[in-house]
Amino acid sequence: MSQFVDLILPLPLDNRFTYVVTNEEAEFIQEGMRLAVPFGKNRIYTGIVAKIHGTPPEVYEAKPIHQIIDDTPLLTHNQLKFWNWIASYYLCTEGDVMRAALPGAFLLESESVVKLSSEVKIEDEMLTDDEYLVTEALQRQSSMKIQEIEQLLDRKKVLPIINKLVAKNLVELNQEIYEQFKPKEVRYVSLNPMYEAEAEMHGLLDELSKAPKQREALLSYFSLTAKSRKALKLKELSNASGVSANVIKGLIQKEILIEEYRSTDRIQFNSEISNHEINFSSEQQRAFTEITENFAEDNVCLLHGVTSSGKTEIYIKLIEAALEKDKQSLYLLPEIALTTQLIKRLQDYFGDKVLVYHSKYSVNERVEIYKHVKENKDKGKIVIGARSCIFLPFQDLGLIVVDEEHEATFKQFDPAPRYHARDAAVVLANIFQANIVLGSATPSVESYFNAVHSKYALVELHSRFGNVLMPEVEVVDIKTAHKKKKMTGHFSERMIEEIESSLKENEQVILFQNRRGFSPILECNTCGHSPQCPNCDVSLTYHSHNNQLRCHYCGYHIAMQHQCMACGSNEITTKGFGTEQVETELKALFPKYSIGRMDQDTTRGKYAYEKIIEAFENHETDILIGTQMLSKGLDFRKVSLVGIMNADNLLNFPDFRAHERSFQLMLQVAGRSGRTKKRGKVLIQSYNPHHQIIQQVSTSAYKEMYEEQLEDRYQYQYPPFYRLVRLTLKSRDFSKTNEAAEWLARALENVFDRYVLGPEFPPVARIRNEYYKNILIKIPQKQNLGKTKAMISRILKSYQAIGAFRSVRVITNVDPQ
DNA sequence: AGCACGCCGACT
DNA sequence: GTCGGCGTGCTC
Repeated sequence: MSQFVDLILPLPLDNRFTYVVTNEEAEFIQEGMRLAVPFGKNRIYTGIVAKIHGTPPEVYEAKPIHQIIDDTPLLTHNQLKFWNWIASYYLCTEGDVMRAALPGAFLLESESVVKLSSEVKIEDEMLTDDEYLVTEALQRQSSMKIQEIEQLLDRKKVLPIINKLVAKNLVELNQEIYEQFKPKEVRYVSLNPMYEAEAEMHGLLDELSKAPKQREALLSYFSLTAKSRKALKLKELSNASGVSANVIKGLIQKEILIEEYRSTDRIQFNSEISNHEINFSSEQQRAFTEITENFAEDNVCLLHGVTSSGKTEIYIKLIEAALEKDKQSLYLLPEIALTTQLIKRLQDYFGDKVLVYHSKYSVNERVEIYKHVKENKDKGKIVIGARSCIFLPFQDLGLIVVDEEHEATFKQFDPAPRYHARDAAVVLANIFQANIVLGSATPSVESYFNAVHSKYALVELHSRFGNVLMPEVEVVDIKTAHKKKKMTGHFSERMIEEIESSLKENEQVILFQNRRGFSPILECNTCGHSPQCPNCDVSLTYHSHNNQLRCHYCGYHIAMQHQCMACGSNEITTKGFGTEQVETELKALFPKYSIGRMDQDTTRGKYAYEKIIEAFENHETDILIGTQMLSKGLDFRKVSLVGIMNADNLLNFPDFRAHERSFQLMLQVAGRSGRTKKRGKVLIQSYNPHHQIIQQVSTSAYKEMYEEQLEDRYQYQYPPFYRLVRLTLKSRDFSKTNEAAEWLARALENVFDRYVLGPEFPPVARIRNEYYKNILIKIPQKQNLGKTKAMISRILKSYQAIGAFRSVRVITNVDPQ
């Protein structure tokens, strides 16, 4: 009797795939292990064992596996459960989840490799030119990848040629699998034990009198190892002695020193703990107690605390409590790059128990963190990172903190799985029976709704830490200011006054300008034409630093034009303004002060963020101009003024969440002002100073905003009253996209009737020469979610069965942002 | 997704 | 003729 395994493969395919294993293999294999299996004609993939059973498949012959990769399961049972939930809730395949969840290095894939056959001699005259080139190249480099041969021959389809060579028995075609993870090795040196005795040592030094450098190195070695008597890192020795690695190599060759390689941990911090005692204010203490009480009843907690009310201290204490029970903690953040201050704080408090995990780390670093968490090591008891952290192999998770819970970046947009890390974290906590707290100064309408309706517990912090006052908010009407000619460029008179007075007091200023969509575009004054991207339905935007016109979607760029491309007129102006413009104008207004800018263009390098932030922290810059990046987690002491250059472009976004977002963003930005004793000031420039959202920002009226937005959501049938599923169709063929979208919408309407909206073109209907169309499905609360999704899947399946629409891809987005 | 297979237009 | 484009079907 053979056994069978059902595998999840990292592909967007609905099914699991069944393979046969021998009884011995079956005994060894466990759920959650990786197997390498042949798939398709000649390809090998990594699959995850989801099930082991004895039922042979009915309609096909199962293939045997290629090899077992793991000794112990890579995935826990809880992870597989979690994957399954994500796949079914977000309407994607388990394979999609697998790709997102595992660090790339865990997914071995095969590559075809071509080698010369060992026995046969090559008779040139039998070969075509291409065949000759391949065999000749193989005599030089023994093996080649398919891609290399494509390059060599400068052809796209190379396989027929190789197949002919294989048929002639001249070459072999093999599949090679690469294990991508390599432990990092460090060279150590130690003294040959032969010389350890005192007398030998002196003899040795005498011997080396003719090689002063080597002698020097050896003396350094003795002094460095005098205490520890351990092997020394080669690098350490060379640094300390000031001698080059070559000199040490000489000592190794003389067998005076012995070298060895040791694999080390890539992730190393100093484990210094500078345990700054946390002293709660009475309000923090109350909130902490409330949370703990709610945790005891297994409630999800929403912590609503105004900016700088001291939420972080509460999180730290909660983590500490989890740590005391020896449980793992997960601290989720919207964007890791912006939170060096927070990470440093946690590391100061918990030392090397804290590990940071995010996509900017190399595959190897990620594998190491994955292993630490899986083995429930002390190092990594606390993991801090962005959304993908929810996929780490926790063993005994006790606490999840979702900081800045309202942030849209928690939702994965592309590729599938399009999950919301906050919502998925709630499910994850449930799987582990762990506690979870969602925190924000401006909770999302959805979460607050859940709290108000007792699905979550609500805990509030009303005052800022140290009783710092909320900043004073002033709204400047730039419409009137324009009429009265009281504007200098984009700066109102009031804004200039306030900046001036802050700078005079030797305080700092932050200016906020929303980015995308309002980057400057070129426009012809004569005919109104503005240069468009040839591949996308957008205008090109102007970037002054390289004097280019650029497309934000596909990266297409051309040199700046000085004549209209349509009518040839020389009268061209730039419309709209971005951070760059603000900077230019500001430099003209305040030439004596130093100005920093933080946006996509200036934060490209690896440490670019840190440099800009550090310069501002050290007061090397007086004014910092930036985009949304500025709204998060940064704590600057000497900022007394925050200016929002134009509130309207936030508010006018065509999205049902635009108002909520504007409120959150403006309040977060405002929170950067006056974090110490002195009361800060916020200046908002707007064409609509009486807009309700701006009014609500100026009085920090969160609840009022919530009530009003909720009313709108009810009126227009949006979350939290209705759930949304958005289907996006795309293809290179415009009319096919339309036809397919029509068909799909009709099929959905048959079942969901008036709850299907569209198909509609999105604001940008063509990107990279692909046409887009959206269909929105609204799901009322009373309608069964599982059944609805099953029905959507069924309709999508019948859609995919239609040959004519096969070239139109459908992207499914559950709970779109 | 990746890959083969088959059909079709465009070139050496 | 053959190369490369693309539509179609299939993968345990």
